[in-house]
Amino acid sequence: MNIDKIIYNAVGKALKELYQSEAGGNQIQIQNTRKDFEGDVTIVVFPFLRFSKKPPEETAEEIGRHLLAHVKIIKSYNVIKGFLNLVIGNGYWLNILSEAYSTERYGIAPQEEKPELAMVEYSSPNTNKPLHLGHVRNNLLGYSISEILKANGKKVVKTNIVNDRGIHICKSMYAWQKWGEGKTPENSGMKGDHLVGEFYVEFDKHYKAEIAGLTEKGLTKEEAENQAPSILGARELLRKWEAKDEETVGLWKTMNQWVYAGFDVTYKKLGVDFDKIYYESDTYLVGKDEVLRGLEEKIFYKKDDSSVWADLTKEGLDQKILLRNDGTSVYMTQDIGTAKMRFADYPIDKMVYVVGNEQNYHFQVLAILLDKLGFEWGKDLYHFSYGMVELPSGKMKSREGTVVDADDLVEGMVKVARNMSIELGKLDTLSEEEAEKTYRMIALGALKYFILKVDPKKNMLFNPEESIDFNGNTGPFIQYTFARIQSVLRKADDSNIKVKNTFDISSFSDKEKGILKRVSLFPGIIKEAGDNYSPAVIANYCYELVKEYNQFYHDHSILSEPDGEIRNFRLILSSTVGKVVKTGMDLLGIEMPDRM
RNA sequence: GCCCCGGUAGCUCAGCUGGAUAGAGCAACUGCCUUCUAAGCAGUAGGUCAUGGGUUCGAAUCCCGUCCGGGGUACCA
Repeated sequence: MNIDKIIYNAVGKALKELYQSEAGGNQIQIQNTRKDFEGDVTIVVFPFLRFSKKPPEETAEEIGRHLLAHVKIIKSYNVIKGFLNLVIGNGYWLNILSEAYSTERYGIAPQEEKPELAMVEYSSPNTNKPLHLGHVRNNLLGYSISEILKANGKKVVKTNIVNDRGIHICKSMYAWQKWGEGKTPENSGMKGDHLVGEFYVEFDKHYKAEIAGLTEKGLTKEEAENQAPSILGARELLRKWEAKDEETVGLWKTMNQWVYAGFDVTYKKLGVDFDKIYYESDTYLVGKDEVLRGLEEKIFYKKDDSSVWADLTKEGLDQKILLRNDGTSVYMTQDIGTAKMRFADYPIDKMVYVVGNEQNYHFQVLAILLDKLGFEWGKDLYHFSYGMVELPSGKMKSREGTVVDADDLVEGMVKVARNMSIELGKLDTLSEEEAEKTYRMIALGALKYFILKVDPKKNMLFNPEESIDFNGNTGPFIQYTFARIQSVLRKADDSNIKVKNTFDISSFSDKEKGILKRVSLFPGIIKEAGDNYSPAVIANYCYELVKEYNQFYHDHSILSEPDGEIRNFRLILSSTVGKVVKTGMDLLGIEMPDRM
């Protein structure tokens, strides 16, 4: 049983017997003892004063005496002001250690008997340009949250909704037809998503020039924007597409395939994947049908210009458009359709949308609309809302060319990792292929950790110039410590040091105990991360554990200790820490190299 | 205007279901490579937790006001 729970129950019993009072809920506060005081677990006694009607010190003293007499694992206690510090006996910690040591993936809950099915939507790209830094944060969070939910016993379906239709892709198509000169990924050697993205930029360039020309001729800005030949061409393509014109649909398919091939490479690089992919070209008509049904059932209403609306004033919100006056869908319509299809495909208990916080309002509305339409899961959808990634120059803007491309970013990181490793001469003994694999692990470790350690809901700043640190609270530091642990275990193995599963030492240091305490709390951390949908909880926890481990073992030789028991104890502790850290990093999608 | 989120060291971030002296890393400075690996370790310096009030034995943490920053706000996705 968890130490907090044992103490909690014991304190409750003590209060009952000493003061005949029922304390419950959060009146009993258990916390880890601060490093500077003696003890492992601390009870805050201030809340009990109203029961004891005695000064804090005296109350703490009485409870301490009672606990010492009744709870076996408590070795001693001390009182400082209103804080009762308990010292837990070594036996308890040794149990924790051997339990953790013998567990395969430490801290991972087995899947529940009847697991809840959670569907996690993330990534959700447009098909007119490559993935950028913002998508990277989205992808890493989505993947990690899925893994954390699994670790908490849920069944998870990872899904991606691809926004493959609309004016944006038509712009790229128009530019390709007009100025593409038959370029393809094959004959240009370019990644498909980058190629299509280039035509999107090309379109914008011409479009802007045309607007400038037209305004010079005396048109207003708005007139110019609506009369420029480029935009008319793109709109024409959209109309043709909706009318299922063969040639247009053919080009649309071809260019989207290029993009998908490019995305696949990026996803693979990032180590993320999906169980089921939805396309908006399939779902938007379903959404339209649902809205029309809602209209028939008088849930929605039609305005004079024949656009369809939902009135949410009763919910304290505004009115929301669902179909334009020409009958075409808006974003919301598509999301309704997508939701309907998903719930038809899977028995979903919990739907999680990993989407930026700029869309908080959208999801608030979506939940209400789905509820109104009679989907019972509607109001339970969870919008996992994360903050934006900002650059030193401010927000990323694709038009201003301040976007950090995902592929460039990863390759840049690999280059830094390679240069640094070669400079340090770290991986000289490895084959080129193995070394290259390790550079990639380190680069991705740095990038992923850098992004995931930040509280997801907060905006974060990313400075591509300074790139990312490999020192301090970083992925590589954790990977490095893991690699050292592997090294210790290899050496122990080579020198035939036998690691026994049973051991007994009379005492160990506060530092060792501190490491054990952290290890013992790890399953709770995974749970907390799941409840809060926050990989950052795990990241920062693992850093603290690794730092503590590193500080302690740096100055101690494990392999040349004269005393076999101590040696084995430390080996087992090392191995356990390695296991815990590896588990934590798995949940973040970070690979752990054996050497670096 | 209205709604939501944020403000902690020079910089990037932890800590926030109220608890003891607010923590890391980077940057600066000082030491440490014959032990598993210096991508490291030990140390110095750096704080009015935006600000004013309130709640209480106790507030970075909860409540209210103010200031600053970001986002959203009826036919972009």
